[in-house]
Amino acid sequence: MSTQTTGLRELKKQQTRENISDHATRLFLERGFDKVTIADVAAAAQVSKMTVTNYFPRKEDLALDLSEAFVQSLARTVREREPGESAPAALRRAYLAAVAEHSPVIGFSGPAFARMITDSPALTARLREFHDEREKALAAALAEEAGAGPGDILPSVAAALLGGVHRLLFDETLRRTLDGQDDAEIAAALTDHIRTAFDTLEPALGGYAVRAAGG
Amino acid sequence: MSTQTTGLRELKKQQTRENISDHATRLFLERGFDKVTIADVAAAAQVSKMTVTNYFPRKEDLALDLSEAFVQSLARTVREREPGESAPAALRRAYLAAVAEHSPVIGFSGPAFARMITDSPALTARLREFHDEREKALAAALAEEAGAGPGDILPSVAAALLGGVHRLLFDETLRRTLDGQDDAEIAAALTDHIRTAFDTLEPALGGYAVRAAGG
DNA sequence: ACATATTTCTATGTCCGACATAAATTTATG
DNA sequence: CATAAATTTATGTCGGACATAGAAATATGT
Repeated sequence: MSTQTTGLRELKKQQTRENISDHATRLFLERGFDKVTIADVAAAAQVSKMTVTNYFPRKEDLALDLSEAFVQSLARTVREREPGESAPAALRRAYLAAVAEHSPVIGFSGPAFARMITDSPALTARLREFHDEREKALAAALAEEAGAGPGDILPSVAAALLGGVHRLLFDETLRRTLDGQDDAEIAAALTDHIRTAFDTLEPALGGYAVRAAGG
Repeated sequence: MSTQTTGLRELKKQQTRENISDHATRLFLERGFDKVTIADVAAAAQVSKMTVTNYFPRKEDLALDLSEAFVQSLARTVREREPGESAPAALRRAYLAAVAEHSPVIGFSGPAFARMITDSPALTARLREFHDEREKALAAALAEEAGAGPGDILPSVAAALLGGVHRLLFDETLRRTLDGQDDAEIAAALTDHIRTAFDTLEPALGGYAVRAAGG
């Protein structure tokens, strides 16, 4: 009953999960997502098909492992920002930082990965779903901070605008990656786009959700 | 070779297509999208399964028939607006008009239809895809009007903001429909939300894409 | 009107992801 | 060490997407 056990079981589960994920990622990048079956992954990882399915209920989740960080990224940035900073300002800052370090969470993933996604309708659809969840999480963060009532739509509007911009920036990163541009080149272009986008948004949301000094 | 033939064949194709679509829609509303198989639709329409597949390559297309109008709606509004009107102003006007007439294109579809969509992951995913295509079509319309070069991101940014708002309004319509609110009630709430959303956008895009008087 | 060509529909079968179930194996606990 | 719990495996079903060949209906030219 006590949870202080070493968790040999937990350890093996993690290993199994990572083993499956690693083989899957390798196969997907080699042959493309839709050309690899779950059976192929199971054979490569030397487990049964059902084990793959148990760990990754959807095949798409085998390829998109960063989903949790991705979905929470915007909401977390807003929640953890410094007093006196507005939500849009925090998101701009965080995005610029992510660009500087070529973070995969905003789409820096290399041509093979980018091609894997765009070549697969299933993965593209799953990515859209993540965009949606990310926007909803952001809306929730904004609403909770504003102490908004159920009828208050403004946090959702702000999240829709900011979410729209982030969707666009992600797509742009993927597009340029597929174009063969290198990370530095993409980063430079993105920096420009961020300015365009957030400067456009500034008059609309610049004063929105400024964190009070009292915290 | 000539295309002037009456098209008895064309006529029958249209009839077959509509026959299949009608039976499918009825079954979906009765039992839910995921509880009806293509075989069920084929049996009800008294055609073979392959015929259903031939007319509707994806099962989702059997349920979402307004896709073409939906995808083109924003781009069309922008292209057909009067001289002197900005793109956001035209979209606000068009949306208010659609609300007034309870247009299904913006989500007025009745509880059964709304439930059919939200209960089905496949349909929800397809709807997201349509949102994306709609935004891309809008971006194209804005870019072509601005005579934008390939590196110009501003039309895409504007489309992302406007697309984000439209996504939100659609979801809100669906949500309220599922909540059991009647069309008049939803229309009233939406009218408010439109004001909030577009007034928020106004300082950002109010002067954007004002159609020149010269046409 | 009839033969021919073209298009459309049907019949059949394969593949694969998702899912359900039960058995077997491994790990934890007293 | 025995028992309980969790994990993995084996097996089978279902449905959507797709490929292919053949049948049926329609159009076209003489």
